[in-house]
Amino acid sequence: MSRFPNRRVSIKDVASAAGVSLQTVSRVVNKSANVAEPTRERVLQTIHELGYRRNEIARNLIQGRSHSLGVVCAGLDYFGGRQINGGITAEAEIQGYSLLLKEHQPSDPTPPDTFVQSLLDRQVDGFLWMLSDNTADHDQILDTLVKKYGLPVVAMVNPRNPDVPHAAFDNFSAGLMATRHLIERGRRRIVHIAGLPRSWEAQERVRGWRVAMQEAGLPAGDDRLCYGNWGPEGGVAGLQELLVRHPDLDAVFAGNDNTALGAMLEAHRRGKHIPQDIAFIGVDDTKGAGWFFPPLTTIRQNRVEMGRQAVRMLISMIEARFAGEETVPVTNYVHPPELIVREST
Amino acid sequence: MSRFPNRRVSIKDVASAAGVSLQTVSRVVNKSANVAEPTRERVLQTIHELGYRRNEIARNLIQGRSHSLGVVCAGLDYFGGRQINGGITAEAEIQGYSLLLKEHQPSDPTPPDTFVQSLLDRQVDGFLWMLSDNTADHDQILDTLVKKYGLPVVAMVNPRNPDVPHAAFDNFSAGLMATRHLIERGRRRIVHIAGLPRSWEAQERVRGWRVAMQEAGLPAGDDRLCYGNWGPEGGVAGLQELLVRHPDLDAVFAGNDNTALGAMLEAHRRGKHIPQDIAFIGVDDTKGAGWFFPPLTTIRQNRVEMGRQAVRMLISMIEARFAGEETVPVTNYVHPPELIVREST
DNA sequence: CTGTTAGCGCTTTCAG
DNA sequence: CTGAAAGCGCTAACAG
Repeated sequence: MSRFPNRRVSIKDVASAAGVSLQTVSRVVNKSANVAEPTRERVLQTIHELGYRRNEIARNLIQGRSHSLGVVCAGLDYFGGRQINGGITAEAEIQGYSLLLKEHQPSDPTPPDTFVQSLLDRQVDGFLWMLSDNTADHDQILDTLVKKYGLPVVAMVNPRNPDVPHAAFDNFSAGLMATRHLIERGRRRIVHIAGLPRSWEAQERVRGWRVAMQEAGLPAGDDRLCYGNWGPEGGVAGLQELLVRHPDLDAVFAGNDNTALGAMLEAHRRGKHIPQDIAFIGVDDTKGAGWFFPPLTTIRQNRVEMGRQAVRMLISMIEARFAGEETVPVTNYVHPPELIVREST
Repeated sequence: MSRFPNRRVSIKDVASAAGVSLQTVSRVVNKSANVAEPTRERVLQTIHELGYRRNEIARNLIQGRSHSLGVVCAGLDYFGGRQINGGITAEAEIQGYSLLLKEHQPSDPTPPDTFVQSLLDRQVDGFLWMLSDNTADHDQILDTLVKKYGLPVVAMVNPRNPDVPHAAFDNFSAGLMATRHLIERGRRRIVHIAGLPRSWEAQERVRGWRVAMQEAGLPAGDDRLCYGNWGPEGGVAGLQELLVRHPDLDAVFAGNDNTALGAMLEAHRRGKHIPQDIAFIGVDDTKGAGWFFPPLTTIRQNRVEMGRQAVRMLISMIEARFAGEETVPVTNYVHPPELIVREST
């Protein structure tokens, strides 16, 4: 077998078969003007016959760009987590960009910089950053990417670095909306089981809860707050702890749907009726939440739309860069929360 | 701004800075033998100072291979679905391969061949095939890939094409195991709410259920079987229908955990006690299943391990190909089911 | 042990 | 409108 088992028909093959120069074929392929119609036809015919397709690698080399995006994400296996979604793949496809995927698992000691470098070696034109901000070196790596290399980056997480545009969820409003809903439903002793304490998203939701409680004149001290891990385990442990402190609590705002799932299980085990004894609300509207027992009221986070927006922002930055424009400030996209009322409240 | 905003330090820069030829730098970078130690040191030093990194695109071009894998998957958003996972990303990373991701959404009319071609244009060395077999042209595309192009492909789905090695779950044994567990628990009137009727995986699980029932001398006719859509909706509808046909059913084998989730919700709504009145078992062990109400007994499918195996198989095929070996038959990997007993049975 | 030459497949520039 | 030449960054083959 040849050393190049994957060799395909090249532009040269087409050129000689059609009796024209490489240049002409290139022009036809790239839909450049200056080609006589008969020539164009003939070349197109040859291309079709030979099944020619442009080698993107070769094109990348000479153009100094790859039409591909580096995606750095965390925890693909993480249930309901921050991950690559249909919005991202679909939008990239529409715009003619490919996706190079790297995953940084939370347990992985490899610094994320390794992934970034490896992506850079493959000449990605920009980065879609989906690592959560509590990863080691997070801020510094983003800084290097943006300041030193001047590369386009769009984050779908903590926009702590003001130089990095982001497409993110309005976590604060989500917390506000969830808590207000519980209050409107007549609940007064509302506790909050938050996500990971070091997470910006968790903190914002906590803040929303606090503000909503305060504006209603309800207590929202640290004794009514508990941190978990975004998983059901955290919900179980959180409700246990909060019931010790406040046996009379009448509603739980869970940091996300998974936390709510665990908390509801714990409530069932204690013979509490949902929502009569305790109401529950989550955040995310993960697939499945509508079939929890009881179906969970939640704040929907449309991650597909967010992904779509992020890709659009990133590509517009890339195109501007290659067009030689100065760095244009890109406006952030903040995704609004949406209340989905079901039977748990 | 230059036409090449992403230009980096090249091998040429290193060569002139270190006062050696391109070749010597290349040899150092590729850890080739024939380099004098002092020279090597000096080059390494220069590389470090200049922050040189090899341009993989250029390397790909001349080597005719890209050290990247094309991943064609279905429904990233699909809850608990067949998707790219930590096993895949981690194993590819370890072996020094990149992942180029394409998603074919079920609703997308674009033929999957488009994705395949686009991946080929980017010179992927092989394919990880995660499209379900009911996609249009599925078999034909795989055939072309393998027979015509002779490209390495590993499937994580329906191994209907014997030329395509696969890393798949033992769906039949899963059905057998689930049903036997229910029988051992003393259940006799066991119904099955399966997945999509056209899916091979669903059919295999159905077959497992049938065999287990028959070997126990229990009835397993079509009247005790119902097809869904792998989602909770299917579980709700399925249980409703089966309860009409068999009001005395005492156990449900759900095609997957999501189906079980929906079916359990419907059971709760009818005031049935789980597992006293009806026992439930699922397949998958999705994150969350352990916190359903009640926690779901299920057959675990370790997709991370399956992903890892698939990547290993694929890379070994690729390496063999580039080493000039004849196509070596790769042994399939069949992942064993694992029973996880919880409170729903 | 080291350097030179050629060329992967393509696009860009410049001549005709 | 078309072609020739140069070269993106790298590695393979061959000299020395």
